[in-house]
Parts: sequence; C-alpha cells; structure tokens
Amino acid sequence: MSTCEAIIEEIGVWGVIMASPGKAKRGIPSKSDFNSWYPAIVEIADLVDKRYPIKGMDVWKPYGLTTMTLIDDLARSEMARTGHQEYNFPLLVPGDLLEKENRLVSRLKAAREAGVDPSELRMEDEVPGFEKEVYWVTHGGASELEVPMFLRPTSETPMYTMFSLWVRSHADLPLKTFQIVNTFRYETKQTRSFIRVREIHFFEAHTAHADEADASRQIEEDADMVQRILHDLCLPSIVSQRPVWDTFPGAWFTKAADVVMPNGRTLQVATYHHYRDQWAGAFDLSYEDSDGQTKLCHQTTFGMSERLLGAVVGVHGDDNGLILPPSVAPYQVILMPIAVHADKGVLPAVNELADILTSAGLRVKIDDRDVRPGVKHYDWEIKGAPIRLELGPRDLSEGKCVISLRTGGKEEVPLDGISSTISGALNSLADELRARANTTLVDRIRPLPSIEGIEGNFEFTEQLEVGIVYELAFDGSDSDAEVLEKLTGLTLLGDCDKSFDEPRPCAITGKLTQRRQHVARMY
RNA sequence: GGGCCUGUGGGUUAGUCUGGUCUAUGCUUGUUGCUUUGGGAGCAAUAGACCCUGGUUCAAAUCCAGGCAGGCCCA
Repeated sequence: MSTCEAIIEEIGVWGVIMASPGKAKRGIPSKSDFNSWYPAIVEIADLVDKRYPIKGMDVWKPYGLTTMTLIDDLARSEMARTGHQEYNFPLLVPGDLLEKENRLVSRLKAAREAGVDPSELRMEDEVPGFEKEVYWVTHGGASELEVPMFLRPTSETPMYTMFSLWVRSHADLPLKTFQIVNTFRYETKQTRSFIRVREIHFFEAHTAHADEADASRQIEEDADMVQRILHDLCLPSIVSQRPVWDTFPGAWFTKAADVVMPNGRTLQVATYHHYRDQWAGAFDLSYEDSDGQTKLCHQTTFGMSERLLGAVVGVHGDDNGLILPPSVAPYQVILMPIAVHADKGVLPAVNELADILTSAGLRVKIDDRDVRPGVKHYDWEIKGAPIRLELGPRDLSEGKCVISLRTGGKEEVPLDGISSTISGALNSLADELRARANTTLVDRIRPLPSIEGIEGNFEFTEQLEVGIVYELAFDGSDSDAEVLEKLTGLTLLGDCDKSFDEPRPCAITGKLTQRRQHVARMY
C-alpha cells in the first residue's frame, strides 16, 4: 500500500468514527484528559470567549453570565435570609491606604515571630498584603497623579475606611454588608477561565461586630451559608482551617471550602476569615459601648467568586459537555417542537406547554430553530440543560411528550401534571449529580502512605500517586508541615472540620492526634 | 520565579524543516436557495486567513531579530 493510500484509509476510518452516533462532533476532548477538556468546554458551551487580547480576562457570554448571575442569586438570597445588605464600593483605592494595610500585616507578622520559637517558623519571605499583585492607576489624562490609585484586589481597605465613619455606637452593630463586584489581581501565573483570572467576579461579605463572640457566631453563619450554596450547586467539599502561613493577611484565622476537581487538584471556592479586632485597629473602626467605653469592632469577611462556576463545570461535566445543576441552569427545560410543518397543532401546543411550565416557576426555552432534532439534542447536551422535552404530532393525539435527562434516560410522560413531573425529574437529577460528585470526591481521597526513616531522610512506604488528595493525621509544627509539603510535593489544606473519631499517630511526629488534614495539589 | 513550545478564514487544519509550484489545502462554520425534521440528512451557490514591526533576499506564510498574544512543564 502506498503512503497515499494509507492516508486515505486513515481518513476513511476517521470519517467512520466521526459519523458514528453519540460521538461529540465539536472536538470536545475526553474528560479523562481534564487539562484539555476544561479549557475547551468553557468556550464550546459558550460560557466565555477567551480571545480577548489580555491574559486572564475573558469575555462573559450571555449563557455563562446568566449562569453566574444565578449563582450570585443563591448568594444574594442567603444574604437576605441572614440580614446582610448589598453595597457597591468604588473600584479605585487611593494608594496611601495600602500602607495602612501593610503596616498591619507587618505588625502581625512581627508579633507572631516574637511569640513563637523561630525554629517553628517557615523560612519564607512573606510579601505583605497585595502590593505585588495590584494594578496601578498612575495617570489622569496626561498628567501624573499625586497619589496613585490601585484597582481593588479585594475591598477591605475601601470598605473599612467608610465603616469607621458609619459605626459610632453599639446600636450600629452588627453591621452586615456585602457586594458583588469585579476585583483585579495582576496574576503572573498561568490563568484559567473561572479558576485563575485577573478580573475576578467577586462576592464579598464584610461584617463588624461588638465583640469576638458575636464575630465568631458570624463565622458559624458563614459556614452554614457556604454549605447551603454548595448543596444547591450539588458540590461536595472539604472544609479546613488554613494553616497559619496560609491565613489571609490580617486575619486571626481563615477557613476555606475546597472542591476536588476530577484531576485531583483542589479548588478553593469559598473562604471566611475571623479578623478579631486586628483590622479595626488599623482602620480605627471603634464604637461607644452602652457603658460609655470606646471599643474596637471585631470583624469577619466571607468571599466567593466565579470559581464556583469553575467547580460546577469541572465536577459535573462529561464527555458530551456541561451538566448544569437545575438551581443555576439558565434553562431548566428545553422544549423541542417536532415536525412543525407536518402538524399545525404542534407549535401552539408547545407554546401552551411553555406557559404552563413558566408559571410553575421553571426556566424554559423553546428551541424552534429550523434544524433537525438531533442537532438540538447535541447542542443542549453541550450546554448542559438538565431536561429536554420533545413534543410532536404523535404526542398531541396521545396527550404525551418525551423527556430526556442530561444525566441519561429518555421516557414518555403524560402531559397531565407535567409541571410536577418536571420538578420531580429536576430534583432527582440534582440528587444524581450530588451522588456522582460525591463518588468522584471519595475516589480522589486516600490515606497518606506511612513515612519511614529519620529526620532528613524520610521516605514513603509506597509511591504517591498523581491526582490524589491524601488524608492524614497531622499535629506537627510549621517546620514539620514544611517537611511534609517538601516530601509530598503537595500543599497542606489545614485542619479539616471533621476530625478523626479516634486518635491516630501524626504522620511526621508520631504523636497521637485526632486532627485530620489533607495534602493536595491546589489550583 | 525558571524552562520549553506555538501563532494560517469564526473554529480546526495542510503547507514552514529544504524560500519560488501558494492565485494558500481539507473539514467545519456563516450566508442564500431547494429540500428535510421523533438524535448530528442531502444538493447547489457564495463568503472568509498567513499576529505586528523591522531585517536578509531577485523572491518570505516559510529564514533572522524584536514586540504582542496564547499554550505546556518545573519550582
């Protein structure tokens, strides 16, 4: 066979593969190759357009933006339920305010060093605050600004400047605020849609309280809200208190929810920080108590971003495209009229069905494009619409329709009581997503193999695998943690909120402990 | 922070090594018409590209330099 014939044969074989039913036709890589699948699917599903010529700044397209807005709505409704009010602070921050923040961070660091045995400390040069990763505005028109301004990387500085003006008495407390705005970070690392971006779609709640106990209650409330939102998104998570060196600048402690992506890397999707009165001291945020004493406020923050969408995309999707949880799917039901030309009754019936479903509170879209039904099925599979409903001439006479679930399965159901049938199907689809996501999570977490040897010469009893989150008992110092991270090449997530039932030997020190921790490759 | 790679219509891709045959290939997509509609139909017509700037050369998609943009790997 000549080379030429071989090539023709090759093309022929490829053609057969492409034509076989059920195969994705838009060049979606297999999800098993997650690092190729993810960046491809966000564009193929029309969530974003990455071709905007600035690294890490994607254009939100309507389908992606609508999904994100629905995620924001989940946050907004939690905020309303817990008595937070929405604000909108300016994007620009005067440069001199950054110094306040830096002074606070340096002071805390110095305090920490003074109170801790130096051998326990990590040998890292911390860069204070956000100085290294902000965008600066240095000019107004042609003239240089006397005080340069920066684009907020987060809004502690602008918000607390105002809080100190607003809060005067204990009656002003607690102050519970939030905003959903864009923030900016000059990322030098590799960017990824929704996961690491330079313009961040950011949710941030900031609260001020009379005392530490009230702020601690707020932290509990934040923890609860995060779990409610993740439940709606059908995402299981690992909640940890971050190690001291990963604590947010100026915070007493930081807790975070991490979602495990299919490649075994963890994605931090929500954080909440207890500031005690540390930031309040730096920004002079004080109030007069009922006994006439001036006291500092205790503060908390709670942040989330489009990483939630990244987690939804990454965890739920499959080889055929996205699978959106019903809570945030822009269209929960796609109505597909079949053979409209053959029966004049189809379109009116579909319209009527849309009205019925819409008034039942469902998000519905009629796909009346003049294309073959198969095209519509494939298109909406890529976009992850939970349910597709076909209505054609045959159904009209029989009072039925055909529904297909994005998680699999297709059946005929009666039009009678269709709203509750659909609602039930959406609920079970969400349950299915939770079950699948939970399986993925459990599959990705394994106990850390035990460590043998003496200090300076540790090794594992069995080889570590790539793409696994390792669970371990750990009760060591900062420097023990550094040894652990060097040894594994992974990052310590911190104290898991679910500790072990029985004490176990610490992976490094051997000391008995119930502290459950994880090491993983983080995004 | 360090290293490697890439840039051709909207997407994807051939051509680049070895400069001329490129008036730039295929698929897909877009548009128009016919036709068709219970899982990616078909026919016809039509539209659309060598990242930017400079250099080498008789001649540059192809070689060189810089810029911009994108991707991958390691810390």
